[in-house]
Amino acid sequence: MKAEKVSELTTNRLSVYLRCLNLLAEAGVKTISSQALADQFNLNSAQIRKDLAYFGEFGVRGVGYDVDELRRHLTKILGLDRPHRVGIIGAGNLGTALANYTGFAASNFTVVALFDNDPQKIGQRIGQNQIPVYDVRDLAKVVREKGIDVAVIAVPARVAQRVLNQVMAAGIKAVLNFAPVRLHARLGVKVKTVDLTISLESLSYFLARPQVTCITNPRSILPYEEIAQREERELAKE
Amino acid sequence: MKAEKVSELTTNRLSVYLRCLNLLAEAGVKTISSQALADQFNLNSAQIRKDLAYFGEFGVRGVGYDVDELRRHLTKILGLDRPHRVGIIGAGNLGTALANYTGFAASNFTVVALFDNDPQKIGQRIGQNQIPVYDVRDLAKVVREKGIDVAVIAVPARVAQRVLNQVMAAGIKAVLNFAPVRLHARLGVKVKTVDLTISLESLSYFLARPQVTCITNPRSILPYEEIAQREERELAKE
DNA sequence: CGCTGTGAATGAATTCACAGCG
DNA sequence: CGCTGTGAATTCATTCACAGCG
Repeated sequence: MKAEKVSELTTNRLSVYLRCLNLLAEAGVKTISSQALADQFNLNSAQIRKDLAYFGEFGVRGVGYDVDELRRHLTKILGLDRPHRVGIIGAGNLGTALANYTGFAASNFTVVALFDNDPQKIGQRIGQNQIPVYDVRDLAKVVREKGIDVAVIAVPARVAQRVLNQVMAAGIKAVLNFAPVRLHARLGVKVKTVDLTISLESLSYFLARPQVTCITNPRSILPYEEIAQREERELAKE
Repeated sequence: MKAEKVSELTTNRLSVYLRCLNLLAEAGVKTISSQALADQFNLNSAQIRKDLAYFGEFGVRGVGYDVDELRRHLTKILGLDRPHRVGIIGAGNLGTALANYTGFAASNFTVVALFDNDPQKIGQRIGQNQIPVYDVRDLAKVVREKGIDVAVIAVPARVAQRVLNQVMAAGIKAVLNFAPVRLHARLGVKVKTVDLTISLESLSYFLARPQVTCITNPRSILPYEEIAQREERELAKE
């Protein structure tokens, strides 16, 4: 496990592979080759092998990969074997929706606090998990007390950089940002931005083109009929 | 405007440029060079020029770009001059949060309908805009009646492909997907996935590294002190 | 002169193709 | 034999550097 200069594109794909392996494990598959994995999930087998090879030699020549073993390896590599505690800054629509979002748990993330500057909201508890809302001025203190190591920024774009500065001052090293701005982070702090504006405008651009058969991913086209049929069969099963 | 084989990375950046220009216009700036734009927003001037050049010659040599004119051009290129009507499938936490999300409006998107299969929810109206919730079985009909041209998928991963198939059958060509799955779309249908799981796991990976100074974007590091100072000045102003 | 627009050069990511192991 | 792991080839994206225009 040398982990020197692994591209983020590679690590993002590791998440995808892990997800696929989880589906396979659920389906009772014990062993899979990179080729079979690629076929089944529209990936590229050489890329799978290369991505995995950055972190070790997990396969058996002539056989493939042990599904459970590879799952364990990827879980470890992605750090999903250790729990993370999340604080969400901004208890508006998005912030509260994220506080209720159940998808965090599968990756071993727990939302433990919300922060806001609205006196109406501070002191309340939100959602079925009754997550408390704190004053954003107490950020550093609550971060320390609750052992928060990941921040989610769900505030308006105008104030996002200011909030990030506070978050960094509180010693947090990993941030998920939903505000549509380019934030400037200090070295050693990772900010991942989910920019809905760009996503939407990208769709708008596509719709504005007079059908130039704008192809994002060539692989996602050819086998459609086949996929549709597989889909039909699955539906029929239930 | 030849728009042949423009990469999605390029069109995504057009959104960023437009956002920057809007800030400049607000600040009363009339004209800007690619160099000044790059300096101010941590971009690359050659890339700005190249990206724009795919769509025309908007600049004046020796001067730069007219801010308002370039804004109009980008708005047109991105199709933001025409309104889009959005239907959200899945009236759970995420779906309702998105229905209330005000950020859509700036890009000329309006949410006009929610869809669900829960009888409890069907027939209700949600949020301050009182957006109605329809039976997902009436998708095609409502899409036709309301002129919906963009779908948002906010349902569990398990059923996302099935929902996409229905969405495609209803004739929708642009889809924003929040379910953490790789969806298979027919040719001519654009699916943009916002995968929170991958984003989170990417943060987890970063935290798991024993500080190898994992650098995503080298530009975002060097000028931090300078940026922090600028930030201080702005805060002082208010 | 100062800028844009753009070929040419570099760099990064993906895919090919095969040696070599189980 | 069938697979992995990996150099080599290719494709794609970014950056450089400058001719040429206003």
